[in-house]
Amino acid sequence: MPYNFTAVEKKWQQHWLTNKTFRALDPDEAGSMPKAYVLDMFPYPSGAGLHVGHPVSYTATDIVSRYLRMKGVNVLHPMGWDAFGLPAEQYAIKTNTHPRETTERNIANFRRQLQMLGLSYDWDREVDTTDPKYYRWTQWILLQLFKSYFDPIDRKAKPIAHLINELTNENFVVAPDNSVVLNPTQEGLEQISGEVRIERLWRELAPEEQREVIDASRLAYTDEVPVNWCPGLGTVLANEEVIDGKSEVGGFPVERRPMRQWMLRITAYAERLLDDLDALQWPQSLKEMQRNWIGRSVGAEVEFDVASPDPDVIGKVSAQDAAEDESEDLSISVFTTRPDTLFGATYMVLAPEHPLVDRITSPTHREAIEAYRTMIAGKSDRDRMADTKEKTGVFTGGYAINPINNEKIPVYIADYVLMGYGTGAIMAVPAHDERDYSFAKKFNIPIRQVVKPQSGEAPMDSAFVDEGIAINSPGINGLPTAAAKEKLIEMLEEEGIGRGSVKFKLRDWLFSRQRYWGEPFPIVLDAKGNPYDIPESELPLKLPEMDDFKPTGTPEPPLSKAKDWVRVESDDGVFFRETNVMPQWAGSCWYYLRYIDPKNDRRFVDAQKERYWMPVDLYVGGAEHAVLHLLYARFWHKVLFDLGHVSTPEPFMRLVNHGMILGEAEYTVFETEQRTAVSVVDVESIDEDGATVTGRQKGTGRAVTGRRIDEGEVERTKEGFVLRSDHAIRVESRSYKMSKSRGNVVNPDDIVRDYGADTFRLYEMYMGPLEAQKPWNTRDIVGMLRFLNAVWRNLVGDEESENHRKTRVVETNGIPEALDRQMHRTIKKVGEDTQGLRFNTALAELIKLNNEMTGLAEIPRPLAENFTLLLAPFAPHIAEEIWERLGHHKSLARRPWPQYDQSKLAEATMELPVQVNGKVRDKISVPADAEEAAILQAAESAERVRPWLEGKSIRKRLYVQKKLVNFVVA
RNA sequence: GGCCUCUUGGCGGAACUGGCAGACGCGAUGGAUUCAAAAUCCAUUGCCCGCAAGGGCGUAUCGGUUCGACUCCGAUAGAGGCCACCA
Repeated sequence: MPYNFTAVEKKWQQHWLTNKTFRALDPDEAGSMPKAYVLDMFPYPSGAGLHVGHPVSYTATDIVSRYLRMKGVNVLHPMGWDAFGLPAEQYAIKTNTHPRETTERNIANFRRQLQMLGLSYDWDREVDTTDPKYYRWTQWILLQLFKSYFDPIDRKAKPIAHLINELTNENFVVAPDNSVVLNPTQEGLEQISGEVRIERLWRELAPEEQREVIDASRLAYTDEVPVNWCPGLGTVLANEEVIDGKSEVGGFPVERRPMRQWMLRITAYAERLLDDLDALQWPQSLKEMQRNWIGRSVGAEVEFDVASPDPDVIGKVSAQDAAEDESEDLSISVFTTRPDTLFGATYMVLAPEHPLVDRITSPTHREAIEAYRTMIAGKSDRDRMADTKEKTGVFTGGYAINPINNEKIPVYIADYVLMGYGTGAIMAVPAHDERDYSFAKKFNIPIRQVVKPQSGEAPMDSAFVDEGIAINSPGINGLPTAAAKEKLIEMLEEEGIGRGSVKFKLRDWLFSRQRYWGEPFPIVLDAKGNPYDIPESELPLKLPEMDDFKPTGTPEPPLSKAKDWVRVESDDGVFFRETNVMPQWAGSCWYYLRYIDPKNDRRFVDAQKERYWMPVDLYVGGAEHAVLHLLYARFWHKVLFDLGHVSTPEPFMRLVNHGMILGEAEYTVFETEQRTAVSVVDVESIDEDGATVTGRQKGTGRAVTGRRIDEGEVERTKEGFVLRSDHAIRVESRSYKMSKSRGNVVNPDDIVRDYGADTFRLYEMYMGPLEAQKPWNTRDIVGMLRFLNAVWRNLVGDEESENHRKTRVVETNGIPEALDRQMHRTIKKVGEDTQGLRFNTALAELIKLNNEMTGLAEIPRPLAENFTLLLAPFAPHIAEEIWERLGHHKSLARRPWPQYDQSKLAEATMELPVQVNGKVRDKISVPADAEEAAILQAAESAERVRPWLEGKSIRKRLYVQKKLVNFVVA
């Protein structure tokens, strides 16, 4: 009978589920088996269901998992749901259903779709981030962050108790900004005489001050920060969720306003997150993206004194400020990556939000400064970005002293300087920075060149930003940029006016959302808003049951409406629950750990099991998570590592990004001048005014539309419209992302119904390299269906058709030599390509071997069995069915992978191309073990080679081992 | 604007470290089978010249290195991705 994929696939999916065929063994069951943790990025179960892009990576990891099981490896291959998040909540609000309901429905649909693809997950390990049994541990990890600080000496997270200890012992002191630093006297550093010691000792602090210091040190802390408030979504968003001043979800405008928010101190880990990238087997491009995101810049901090303020300025500032003015001279710290250009600094710019702006501004300029600051504050990020070309800013009326040459330079404020990076202030060197240049031009500020190019002249109408030779800079003149930087930093440090410094672009992670559908914080606040952790025994802290979970429309989160839930009375008094929830990223930061031990209710993961399975050996997913998920997860993992909860410093050893599947190509016809990419179109019609041509591309038969070619180029014949044959046209094709609006979305359900899951899997793997972006083309799928049908006919037979072969598998071990060689080559290639994730070429080899079998009268059993086993990871349903019909009673899932015989790969004779001056002229057949001299002899006398050598002298005879022969003649 | 990646037949793609360009699939053309169709099987299929034998040209464009370049180097053009006033 012909191959019935629907019945066969259903049968084996059922079989795998009931027999738990793909159960991963716990370490104590596994014995000496090697382990492999093969992980997919778990999906957000959207209402739209699976997209044809999902199965690309899922099939890839499934093939690897199935292959490894057959190699005798204990494989952990799990799946779960990243189910908290905005879309479910938005949908819930729109339809007035609880997000739990829609989430459950969506998960059921996703599970059905994944099972219909025959993916070999261990379904007993399924996780769901919205399940209280799961988010209990998400909350537990947040508590660990809350109860830890980043130790500046050991550069790792430690419990807060340890910090209090260090402070009590006066190993640490408290800096003015409440940060904790090494006690300089403990280090044996002598205090510079006359300098005022500004650090404070722990015992000098009042209890309230002490708690402020502690709270400011936590890895999870609250802060009043300017946030991206999105009125459309009624929530605050992370910088990463704002694109061009609009929300990533929904595209609503986003504005900035200060709010109390939860932050995670990812910046403490910037250096380690950067350094540890090197050892990971990740795509270079992705590592580069993370490096750019972390954004390490090496340079110097330089102190600029404020030029003696006008007396009337002091009159205006508050009494407290005036008191401080007496004790210390005002100075502004700037960060620069080009300290070598310090002599070229002709003005200074502060961010509009810089705290010193008030102190510097002269009374005559105050009004203009205030107006500018108000204007900037009201601007959304989007507006701020819109006009990056035109620089704006205002003079403060104040001046600063360039410490290197005691020059008095004007101080401006401008929005091109950002408060969030460096020190929020810059020295401006218009000769060597594009932004400073355009600002200086606009405000008529002098431009002084202090670096000249290695050769040639610096441009007159733009900044010279490249490296060169220092000039006009006493002390570093003549030095190339790199050396000049070093020398100048030395000079700064000697004079005590600056120091070498490293800054990062990475900001702390804004971790709270004003939504309902997320993990509640396991935190209560006292009347003053001070945070306290709740006991771990009270976890999970469940979301309150609410009928009205709509945003309040104000920054007050929806949970604030659950009054009974919010109020907590205890022996210590009345507390209020934190009403923010965690962002969607929270659950995905550690899910890979939960798969290891998903049912454990005493720990987030058992320590022994964690040591056995971690790290993840292969992680496959889309590049859209290159910086967000992958950076956040690495951060959490490192914290857990520091605190001794996990055994590896990095979670994901090998990571691969699968390419996106684009929609089917769309075609347009153009007249062409060049005869490149020419193809012919049979025109079916042109519209009345002749502007649009529609037709079919010759060869592909695909519908094309295009601009009208030329007047008179299109003729009408009996058959219809045609293009004159001498006319060259160009058919341009373009593929776009699949999207509802374009109407080019392909639903996996349809494909599986029409072609079967095996064919679908094969097609997606055969389209091209896993990492490449590839256009979908439904027309091509049939090739894989034909392949599977041919395999079925070869190994099972088709009794229904006279013309078709009966089963021809015969009981013999004798395989004809050529076929045997092809089989061993296929075993080798399929194994190697599968390990290298080159599924397209592995399949090509299988197809080739099947084509060889198609010409045979009978197929020896060893060949039939090996072929079935090789096919199994790719097309598991049909392979299991054939395996059974070959007389086996157990699933082939753990059947040993075939081995190839090295000695059977090579032929006795080999064919060598013979080139003359690099052009192939003939081929010779020689014994595989022939001597070089004999080969050259044979090549030289080859029939089609001789004419090219006649009358010429052979200058060189080249023989490349088993590759080719080349004669160089004059 | 910066950083990164890519560009091979009518289409998807192959060629792992420089060594026979176009494996394999789709499409197309011709044939077999069939009353006919579907399905299947066989053959051809980069372009140009030639009846043929054969020859020439070909991996976006131009140039270089090499006995030999899709592969390495330089420039140009085009496409895609990420970041985007980060001092």
